[in-house]
Amino acid sequence: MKVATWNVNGIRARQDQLLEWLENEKPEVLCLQEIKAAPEQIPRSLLELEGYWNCWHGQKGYSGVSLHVRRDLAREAPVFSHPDFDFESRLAAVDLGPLRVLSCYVPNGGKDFFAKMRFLADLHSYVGHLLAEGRQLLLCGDLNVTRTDLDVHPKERRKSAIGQLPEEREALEGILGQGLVDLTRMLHPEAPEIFTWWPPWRKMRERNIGWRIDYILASEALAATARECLPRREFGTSDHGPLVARLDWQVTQA
DNA sequence: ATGTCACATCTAATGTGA
Repeated sequence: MKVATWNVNGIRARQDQLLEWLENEKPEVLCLQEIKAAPEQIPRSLLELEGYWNCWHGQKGYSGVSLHVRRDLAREAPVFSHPDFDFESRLAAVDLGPLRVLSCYVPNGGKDFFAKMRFLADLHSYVGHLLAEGRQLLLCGDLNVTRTDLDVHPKERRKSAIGQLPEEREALEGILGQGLVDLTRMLHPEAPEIFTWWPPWRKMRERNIGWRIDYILASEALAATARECLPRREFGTSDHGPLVARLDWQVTQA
């Protein structure tokens, strides 16, 4: 199973890139963040993306996520549910047998850091309940937090920067500690050059001076099947690169 | 302090968010 997540920074500006990318990558599961569009603004070619069950969960101009699952993984359109803490369209979920997949966009926190911490706390409980039920889980998306300094290029390290603060790092570690595995870090424990976001001005991406804030987190049984999880730095003009994982996991049809 | 984008709005130039 191939799983992909990408913060597109505006789906309408990324329409051609997304279609081109899907043509080559062909993921079974696709999660998008920052679509910045309400469902009625989604381009026709994407609204019912061919071969996928599609969930567009967004609003005008800001935030928003989507989740797409290849049709052969489920017999009918999955049911999407949005828990209470899903404010500003930041979470989409789908069940594939025992597996729940989440497309998640954690608040940046620059505007309202308390809202970010509250979202992380709510996500913590939500993940805890799912794992306690014995579900397998894939939490994909822009979590807007670097785990350690290794996830920030030395030139970008700043103690007081949002995304690098100890309290948000502790919150993310708390979520992981309940039984989720950061696939990129599991497969590349010491790698410094696996950033998923770069400051939007010139050459930072080319020079790979960035941060790792996009993740694919998997429950332990699922993570044990992971073979690859790396960003696609070369692709697209969003400030984030796509992140793609391959797992030896067969979805049992619901 | 700065830079770059996508998208919004009193459709033209400016504000917001990241």
